[in-house]
Amino acid sequence: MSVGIRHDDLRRRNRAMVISAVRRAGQPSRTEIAATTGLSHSTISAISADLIQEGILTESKASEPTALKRGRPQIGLALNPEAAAVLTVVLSLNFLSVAVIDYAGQVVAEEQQRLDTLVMPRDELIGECVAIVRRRLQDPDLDIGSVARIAMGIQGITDSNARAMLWSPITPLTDIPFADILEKEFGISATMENDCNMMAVALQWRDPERYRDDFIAILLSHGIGMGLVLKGALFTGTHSSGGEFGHMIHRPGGALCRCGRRGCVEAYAGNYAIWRSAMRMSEDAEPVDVGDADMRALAAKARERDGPEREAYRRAGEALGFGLGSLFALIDPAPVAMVGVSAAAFDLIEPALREAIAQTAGGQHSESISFDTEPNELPLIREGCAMRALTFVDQEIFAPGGLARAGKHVA
Amino acid sequence: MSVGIRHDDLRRRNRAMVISAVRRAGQPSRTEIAATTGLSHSTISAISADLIQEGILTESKASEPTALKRGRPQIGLALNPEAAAVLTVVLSLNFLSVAVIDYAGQVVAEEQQRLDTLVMPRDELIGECVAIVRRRLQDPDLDIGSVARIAMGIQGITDSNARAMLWSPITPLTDIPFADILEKEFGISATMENDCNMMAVALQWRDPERYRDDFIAILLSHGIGMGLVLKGALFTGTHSSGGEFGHMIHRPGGALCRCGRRGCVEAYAGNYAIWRSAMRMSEDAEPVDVGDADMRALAAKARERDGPEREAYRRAGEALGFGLGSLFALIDPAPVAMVGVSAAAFDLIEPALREAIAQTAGGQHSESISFDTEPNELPLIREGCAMRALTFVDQEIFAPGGLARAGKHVA
DNA sequence: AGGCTTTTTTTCGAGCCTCAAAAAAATAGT
DNA sequence: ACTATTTTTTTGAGGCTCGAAAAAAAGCCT
Repeated sequence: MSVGIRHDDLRRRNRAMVISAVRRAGQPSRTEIAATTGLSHSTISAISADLIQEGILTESKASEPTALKRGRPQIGLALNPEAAAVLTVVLSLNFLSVAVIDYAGQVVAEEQQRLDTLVMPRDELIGECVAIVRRRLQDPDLDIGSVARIAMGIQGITDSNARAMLWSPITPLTDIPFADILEKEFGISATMENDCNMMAVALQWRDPERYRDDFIAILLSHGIGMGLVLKGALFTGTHSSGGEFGHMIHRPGGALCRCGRRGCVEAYAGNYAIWRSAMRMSEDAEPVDVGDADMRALAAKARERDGPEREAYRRAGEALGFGLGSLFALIDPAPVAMVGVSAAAFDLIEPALREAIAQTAGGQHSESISFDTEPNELPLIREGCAMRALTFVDQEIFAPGGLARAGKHVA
Repeated sequence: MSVGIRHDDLRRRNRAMVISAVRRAGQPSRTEIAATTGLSHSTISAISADLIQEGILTESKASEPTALKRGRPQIGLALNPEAAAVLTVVLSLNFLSVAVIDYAGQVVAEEQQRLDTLVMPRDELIGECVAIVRRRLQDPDLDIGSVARIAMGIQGITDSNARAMLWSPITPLTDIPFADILEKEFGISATMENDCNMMAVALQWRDPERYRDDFIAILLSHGIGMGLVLKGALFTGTHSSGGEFGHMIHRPGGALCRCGRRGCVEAYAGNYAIWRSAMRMSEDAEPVDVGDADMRALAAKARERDGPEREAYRRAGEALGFGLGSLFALIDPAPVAMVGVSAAAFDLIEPALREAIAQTAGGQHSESISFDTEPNELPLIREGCAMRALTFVDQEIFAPGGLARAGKHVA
């Protein structure tokens, strides 16, 4: 059960708080930090002195634009880029991408690679992932010791502890404990995250005005995925990454889904479903993977004339609308970000989607629900992984709990 | 954003922790509390000395059954029943019920009343609620000053701050700020809670073994409601009480629901829906309220022979199953408690329900999902309200934050 | 230029809180 | 009656945060 607060936890938490305030605000002064955290100036001063002395933060007088103000000028505090580094690995359909990111969040190196995820045997898939990470870590420009965390993101279902991929549409393989594999291989703590959850994390950092406490990120691609932030925190299932919006039931016993079941939202709104419908194929037809270029061509044709293509997007909108309606019955309406190649065709989807939502419990405020679109999911996923890894370093390594507070008194 | 931890918060939180440990465990000794909270013996000793001196806890040597143990016998700590009292108000269809509960959780007085909620005008409904509370508060046996909190529970949608009823099936009225009304009338802080959420809270206290971190309470009655506990905490919507399982969409454009929309789960599984189907009425027929006795008779007939009655329950099970399937896609499967008059007919519902779930994403572990039934919802709702109010007193009144720590040094 | 004002940051003493260890209390066994 | 065992209380030390005051670092004004 929940445990009492130990006296030494106090400092730990407040350290984490200060780091987090700096990461969020860019270059806040001590006074700003005191204001946002509610702690006293003296506490902030003491903690930031520690953090600077430990090389985690740096003072940067860069706040020049405030030259017009009277009084002692504020000293901006910034994250020391060299304090640590993290590594992100994003595995998606036929594509593997790795990046090294410094503690301040800047990409310092990256590498990408095509590979046939759908047909690769287990050992080979794991081998390629390990190999690309190894290449990046052996880069002579990189101090390998500074890499404090690896965050891997994958399209598919992961477990709720962010250790393993349980199931993924990009490979027939299941239950690959990537986090354990990478940890064992490189001795660096690692996580395995769901791609859509990382998209949501990235949106929260990119545009905290709009995406703060409650919002939904939906991936419209080969499959339909969702990342959900409720009350400021990422929502996950009890055992898995959860939030499998694409596999909510739209029509019981309906169209065949890639997951093998029938009537899922994805079976109407996934790329393959739109394609299948546009080509007047049976709803029972085996799902096929459609390239992004083909999807863009399909959308163009749908815009051009009323026909089966337009009808396919209409049906997709309907499925998404009723799905969102059911979701909104549970969590109340929230802003939605549509991400992925079919988000670029959202103009074709939106009318039917709104019409469907209006028929559901969430529909009371149908007009007020706002949709954003972002056609490119990969940068978002990587950014989310990076922030995930960095905030872990902030909290678990630079504000460690209980023991391991060595080397603190001497410079 | 989240705020730093002040030094004085520490004591406050640990006080709350100790009280909570006592409420949960019954009569724990100081040593037991130290073990469960992770705090040191001396801290527990100091805090419990305070609490005893303030009259919140009492020492009770009642732990006789441990007579066989060596060493200094443990002194059990218990909640002082006279430390405070709370009042619960449960408003359901045509029924109003009030109870006074002492700080230890025992009911000390109660009163119930029939009333025609469906046709009462606004003033009258509010008036009756205020009047019954006033009668209880004026009871000469009750020290009115000790009543620290009123928790009201209602069937319907409440706002997420637990202040107002937004919409309810038991009355055509909407947006009644019951919490504010009661607070203003009696000067006692009050909340307005959703009935199913309170059922879930009650289950958590009644059977913490089974209902702890993740479970679902579903009310099968006139309407279909849900209380959801995820990761140990009650799940609510972003603006409303949320969790409107009954208004997830089962069949787009399907049967007419009491909420005015079509195809909701409730439009197939609510009492009126089962009745409508069993009577071979149209799916567009206006929902009617069916008495509990009629429903029990219907269930008996359905058990007796295969006919439209049995088919009606089958359809209800199907709707519930697909609804749960969609829910499980989002949160992963969890144990379910079925509550309410139709829970007594769960034997008729279960086969179709399981069959439906097996066709959904949650169905992978279809067999392992366990269902409990509890035909009587009212005691659960009251118990939930009581615990809600008591834990509020524990945390906000007996472990107050920041200021208001007067009258502490003198007995 | 020099003094004054304003704002930020640091320093210092006081007050709490928790912890660990020792002491005290209460009981069972010998 | 005495010892062993276990629980509870007491005590002293160390740490943390806070508020107030001092120090620092500018700009403003005469």
